[in-house]
Formats: sequence, C-alpha cells, structure tokens
Amino acid sequence: MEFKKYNHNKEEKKISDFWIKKGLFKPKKSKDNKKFSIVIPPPNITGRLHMGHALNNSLQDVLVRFNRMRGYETLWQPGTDHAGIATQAVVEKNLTKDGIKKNDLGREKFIKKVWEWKEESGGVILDQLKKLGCSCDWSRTRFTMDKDLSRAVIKVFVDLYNNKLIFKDKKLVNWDTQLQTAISDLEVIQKDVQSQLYYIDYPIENSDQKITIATTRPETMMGDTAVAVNPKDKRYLHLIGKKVCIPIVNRSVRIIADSYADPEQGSGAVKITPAHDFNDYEVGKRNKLEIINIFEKNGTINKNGVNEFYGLDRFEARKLLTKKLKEKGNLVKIENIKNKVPYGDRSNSIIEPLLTEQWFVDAKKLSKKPIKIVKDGKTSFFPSNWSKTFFQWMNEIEPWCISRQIWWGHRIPAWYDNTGNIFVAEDKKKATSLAKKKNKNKKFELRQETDVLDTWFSSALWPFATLGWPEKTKELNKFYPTSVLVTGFDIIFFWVARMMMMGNYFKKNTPFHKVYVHALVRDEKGQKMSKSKGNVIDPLELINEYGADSLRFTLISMASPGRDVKLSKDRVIGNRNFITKIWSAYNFLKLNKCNYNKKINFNSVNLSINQWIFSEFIKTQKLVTKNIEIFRFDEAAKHVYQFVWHAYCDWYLEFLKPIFNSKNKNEIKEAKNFSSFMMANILKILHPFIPFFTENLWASNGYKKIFKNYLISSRWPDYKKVPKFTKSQNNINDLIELISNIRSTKSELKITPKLYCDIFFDEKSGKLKKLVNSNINLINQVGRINSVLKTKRNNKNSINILVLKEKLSLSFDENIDLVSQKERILQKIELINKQISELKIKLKNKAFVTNAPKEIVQNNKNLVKELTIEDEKLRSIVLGIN
RNA sequence: GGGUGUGUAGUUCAGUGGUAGAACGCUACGUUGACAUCGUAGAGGUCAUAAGUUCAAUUCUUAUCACACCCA
Repeated sequence: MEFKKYNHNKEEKKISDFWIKKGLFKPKKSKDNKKFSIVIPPPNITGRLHMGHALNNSLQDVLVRFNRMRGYETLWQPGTDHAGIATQAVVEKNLTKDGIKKNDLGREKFIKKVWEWKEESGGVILDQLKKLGCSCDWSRTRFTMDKDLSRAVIKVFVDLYNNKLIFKDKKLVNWDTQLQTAISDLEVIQKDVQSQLYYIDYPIENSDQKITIATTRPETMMGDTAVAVNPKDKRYLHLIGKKVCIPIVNRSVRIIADSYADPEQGSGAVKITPAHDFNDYEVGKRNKLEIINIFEKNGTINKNGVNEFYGLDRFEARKLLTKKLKEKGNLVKIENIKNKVPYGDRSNSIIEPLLTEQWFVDAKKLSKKPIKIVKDGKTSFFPSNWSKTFFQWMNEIEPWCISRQIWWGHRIPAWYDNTGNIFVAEDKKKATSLAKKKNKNKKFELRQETDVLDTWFSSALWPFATLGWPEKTKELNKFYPTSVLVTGFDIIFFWVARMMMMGNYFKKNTPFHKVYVHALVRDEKGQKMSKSKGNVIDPLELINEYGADSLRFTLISMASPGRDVKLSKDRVIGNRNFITKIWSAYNFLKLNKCNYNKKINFNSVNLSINQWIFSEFIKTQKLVTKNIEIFRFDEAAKHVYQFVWHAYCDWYLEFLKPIFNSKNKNEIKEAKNFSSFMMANILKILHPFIPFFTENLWASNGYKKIFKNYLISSRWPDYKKVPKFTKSQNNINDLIELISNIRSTKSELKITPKLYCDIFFDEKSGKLKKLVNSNINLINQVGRINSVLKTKRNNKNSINILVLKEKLSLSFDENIDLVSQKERILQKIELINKQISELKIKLKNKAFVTNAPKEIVQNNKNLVKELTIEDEKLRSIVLGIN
C-alpha cells in the first residue's frame, strides 16, 4: 500500500489560516497567573524576509509555543518600524520613476505618498513571518508611526527635554552629504580603503623655512586654522608660535604645540581643520582656534573656500588643489597608504564631519541605570559574554544625535518664535501657551522644527509603547517587563541598549529579564550572505521547496551559542527527511489502526516495549524542556531527533511488528493504544520546532478529541517517571545490544542479514538466557532468530560471540568464514590487553591511588576485572575455532 | 592599537579534569505491507601548536599560530 506524500505547501497554508482564524495566537489567561511575553524586533517596513529574520523568529516562536503549551499566558507582540531614511528613499525612488521630485511635491504631500506606499506594499515581511509559522498575536500588530506610538514618542521627547536629557547643540556631527542629514555614530561604518597621503610644504612667514604637513584630505586646507606639532618633538620646537601661510589659500595661521600631533605619523606636523575633523575639533577647542566651515550640505565648497573652488564637489576640489600645489611646488610627495574612511550605512557615501545644530540625547545620564541593571543581573545576556560588549559601549557612551533632516518620521515637537526661543511641548497649542508666557505681551509667530527623530528613538520605546504606554493598560501591567528579548548581536547598541535606557527611565524597570543573543546566518562556507557576493539563500525559496518546518528545524538545531549558523541546502534536506520519517511512522500507525482512544493508566501497562519507550520519552522530555529553558535550542532539537528517529522509529516500531503479528489480543490492544499515545507526545514535543506538520498530524489522528485541544493549545508533556518501568527499560536496552551484536556479526561474516540463525547459550550465560526467553517473540523477528537450541551444535557453521559479557553461540545454515572471524577476535583481544596493561600501570601508581577520587580508582579496578573476563572469554572463543 | 569569539571525524558542529560524540557525507550490503526522502553494518580523530598546573589535560592557565567579528 502506498501512502500519499506530505504536501507541505498545501498543509502549511491551511494550518496557518486556521490558527489565526481561531485566534489561537492570542494570550490565554492561565490558572496560576503565569505570564510570558516577547516583543518582536520590529522589522523594517521596507524589509523582506532574509535568513537572519528566519533564525531570529524561529527561535522566538520556539519559546513562545513552548511557554504557551506550558500554560503560561503568552504574548508575542508583533509589528514593524517606519525606517525613516530607507522608506523615504524607496518612495522617493518610485516618484522619480514617474518624474516627480520630492521637493516639488512638498512635505505634506510627500508624507501622504509614503503612507499610500505603506498601505499598498509596506510590511510584506509580516506575511512572510506568518509563512514561517510565527505565532505572534497578529491582531495587536503595531507600527512605530501609528497614532498611539507617535503619541508615546512625543511624550518621551517632551519629558526628556524638560528634564534636560534632550538638548539642542551646535556640534560636529556625522553628515551624510548624499542624504543630506545628520546620522548617529552607530550608523557610520569605518571602512578600510586605499588612500593617498599628501605631503605638503607650508612656508613659514618671514623666513625661508617651511614645514611639511601630511594629510589625506588636502582640500580641507581651505578650512585650516593652525598647524600642530607635538611639544616633545625636538624637530619642531623652534617653530612653535611662528606663523605659516597656507599655500593657495594664502591664510596665515599659527604653529601650535598639541600632543595630538603624533611624531611617528607622516611628517609629525599636522594641519588642523576644526570644522571638518573630530580630532581637530578637540584640538581647536583646547587652543581656542577659529572654526572655518568650507562645505555646503551637499559636500561642495562654499564661499569660505578659495574663490575658484566655489561650488566644486569635495573630490573635484581635491584634484584641482593637488594640481595647483604641484604647479606651485608645494607638493612634496604622495604616498599610498591604507586607512579607515567613514561611510554612511544607508547611502554608502563618505561621511563628512560637519558643524551643525542638532538635537541630542544625554545618553551618558540615561546609561547609568541600565549598567546597574545588568551588573545586578536584573537583565542578563545569553551567552553571558555579551554583557561585556554592552558595558564597553555603555561606559564610553557619547551624546546620541537624534535629529534627522528628512521628512518621514516623528517630527520633533519643538517650536521656535521669531527671536529663536525654543518651546518644546506635546502640540502647538501647548507650545503657544509656553511662548505667551515667555513673550509676555510681545507679538510672536511659531514655526515647528522641521527635523524628524531617528527611527531608533521610537524603536527604543517598543517594549512599552506597543503595550499601550503612556496609558496604564492591562497589557502593560501584565506583560511588562517582557520575559526575554531575542536578537542578533549587531543591534545590541542600536536597539537593546537604547530600549534599556528608555525602559528604565520611563517605566522604572528593565524592559526584559533576559536577552538571548543569536549569531549571524552565513553561507555554507562561512561567508556573510550578501547580494553583491551572490551567496544569499532566500528563506522563502527554501520554504517553498522544503517547507517552513524543515527550514525552522534546521535553523533551530544549528543555533549553538556563540557560533555563526552556516547554512546549506543539504542540512535543510536532511531535516525534511526527518519530517518524512515521522510521516511514514504515522502511516505505519494508521495502517495498523493504532488509535489513542483510551486514557493510559500506567499501572496497567504491561508490555515491556511500552514501558521502555515511555521511560526513554521521559528522559527526552526532561532534556528538551531543560534545554529550551536555558536557550540551548540546538541540544533540545538534537534530543528530540534522537528519540524520534532512533528510539521510536528504529526500535519501538520494529518491536511492535511481532506483537501485531501475534494472537495476543490484550497485547495488541495495549500496543495500538500506547503507540498512538506516544505519537501524540512526540507531536507535542516537536510542536515548537515544526508547528505546521505536527498540528496537521494531530488533526489527522483525531487527538483533539481525547486531549480536548488543538495541538498548539495542548499541554506540554510533563510526565513523571514510573519506577516499575525501569526493569523493562534496562531489558530492552540489553535486547537492543544483543540484536545489534548479532547483526554486526552477520555483517562481519558476510552473511546476508536476511538469514535466520539458531542460538545456544553457554551454561554461564544466565542473564542472556533469561533476557531472550522473556522476549522471545520480539527477538525472533527483529533479531531474526530461528530457535533457541537445547544442545550446542558443534559444526563448522557455529560461532561464539560475546554479548553483555556473556557467551552466545550462533549457528548458521551456510558456511561461514571462521578464519577471518578469528583474526578479528584476536585483534580485539590485543586491544583489550593494551587497555588492561595501561590501567594496571595506572593502578600501580601510588600518586594516582591516593589522590584520585575513590570512585575513579574503583571504576578502574572494576574495568580491569571486566576486561579480564572479556579477554578470557574471547580467548576461549578463539580456542574453539579450528 | 584595544576588545571578543572560534580552531574536535571528509564537512557542519555538540561535549568533557578520568575509555572522544551527533548529524550530514563516504564505503559495503539490501531483509520484514511505515519509510530508498529508507534500512543494516562499517571506515574515519595526536581534540590547532608549545609550555605549565595536576596522580590524570582535548577540557584549566599562559604563550604562539590561524580565522572571524566588534570598537577606535
């Protein structure tokens, strides 16, 4: 009889719709008031599911389904963030296709367009997460630009401003000349590049001497306001205080002494451009230097530069300036060097330090509490090493630049009057009343700040804003702080740290008790997946081809702590095979009409194989539970896999066959009921890993009737050990060893496995004899034993083997190669003797006997005894072979 | 330059102060109405290198080498 193949595409869709329709992802009140909550790391609204998401969300779903089944009131809060810069760029690009420019449209109309885009094609990723099986409460989906979340953002801004934790300042910031906005330090990527180091002579005034400076950015000479040398650098001591003339620019600046100048670097003398370099800015502050900004916001030279360079792009200006310097003879040499250049992570253009007015969060102050929280273990990282990374960054945190010169995002709730006074308030009305106070009877007009907030500013509020804050909602009360945050290490700074700052400030409590940090998903060679390398594996393709369950199981079982996931298609195929294996086991049960229709009373379970498989299951259940609890998803997956394939399928189902073939109606009845009961438990324990497949089988098997629940809402197995089962557990394990031994002997002798043999026990093999006699029906079929001989058959076709340290004689109906068997046994004897002599040497060592734990010494002694017996028996077997 | 992590079977990875494990791959052979997306058996390891601590080190310590990542 052939069975239908499992069609994951069809079934997964069906099950997914069903769960949602029935509302099974929603939190369900627990009897003992236990709660479990996770907020999803909100994917970017423009995003598409990639392998990182797949891993991240598979792990969260394991935790969520596991805890839901354990009876916790479980919330997995989903949503997306508005991704200011990325979304604006997408919509802008679309408009360009239609020949529309953002600026022609104006701010309001443009934002309308963004919303239209969002409604039409934003948030595709949420549907993709559903395909992956994520059991978020989708009815609670939130978006960082939603009204209520926006209200939270505004409230937070106003509160922080009023408490002087947000301030406006004119500072050097990282300026993206392409996007024309400031970005935060974290959004700048330092890249290794090949650069040129230009050595340029600056003539010293009223002298024919000159000083050579070295720079990678000659065009910034136009903004130089000093030349610095190290006060300890003897070469230049006599020049300190003198003036030099910047070539081409023809401005006179001082030579100053500042330890920033590194005698080892370049010529030891550096030009100082406070407006365009973070280090120079500090030098400028120390030495009270003038700050000359020479760039427009798009990176072209402004009017402060040399006339003929006005309007030139910074890189054009560099070329022209170099040419001019060469002509005038000021260029000494150009050296090829490697250095780091800052790039914007969104635009991939070179970042320009630029002096502008921006809004900042005083991160230093906000970081104090989170640092303490982690130190005190109120929030702990898994693996724990990540707390080091966290501390390193938090301890040296700089003010966080939160204003962005773009349109899409939360507009900063600050208003300016005609004289530049700032009023920060929830809305214009409140700002107006503030302004009235300030301006007394004077007339004024208010205009709102045009900048918007960094997207991460709103994401930082995610754990409480999504639960309804600032309203005192039931959900907030119930699910904050959340139980665990599951995230990648790449956003510990961007997101985790900032959530902790905001959560601890506004909710006076940590946003999550635990942070589980998973690794990156790489390709099979360990390379980062990237479009440019062309090694990206699309999770959706894998889902289509092998099913979401296969992909999930693969990712989960590879999520070892502190190690990257190297994904290959073969692994997914392997796990698809695992699912097929369960599918065929299920078909076997169906074929034999195994139905779980009567609750199990463990006291009346008599079949040793049932007692055995149940005991093995309890071991597995414990291991899986424990490992999920400590985030060892890989170990948990491994244990289920082992149990299902190698205990339930390989042995248990095989042992069932002789029972089904027997005439014992009671045994058959028990076996049918119990095998199905075990299958139900397998489905339960596998559910967090492969939810679709298991829920589907659960339905087909009609388990809902007897468990009175869908699988997703059923109870996680928590069976207690049945002491009287232990004997059977040991017996069957021995039986398995016996059968394995017979099989491998046959294989060694090149005897076809199909062949049955007779067995005979040595008079000393009492344990073995008892074992076989009490399980004769099992061993006959599974071990392919014909009969147990009363008397030993002394022919050329008999062979002695050692099983469970007892002698057993196998007798075949065909000629066997005893000589090669003799060889093998002799090899084994040699190995055993080597072991014995090693152990004996050890035991003669007084230091070992006195220092090692008694148990170890005793174990070694026992081992010597056992090995000696084995050795003797093997020798007697060899003697028997002629 | 500072920091973190990783080196264990052909590959991907678990693991352990006291006899080295899994999955996949590989080799040989295919028996019984679950399963060839399978079964049975098997081969395969100086646990990166060196020194130290210890009765005992793959495991702990230190150094070195290699690789990866983060920060400046």
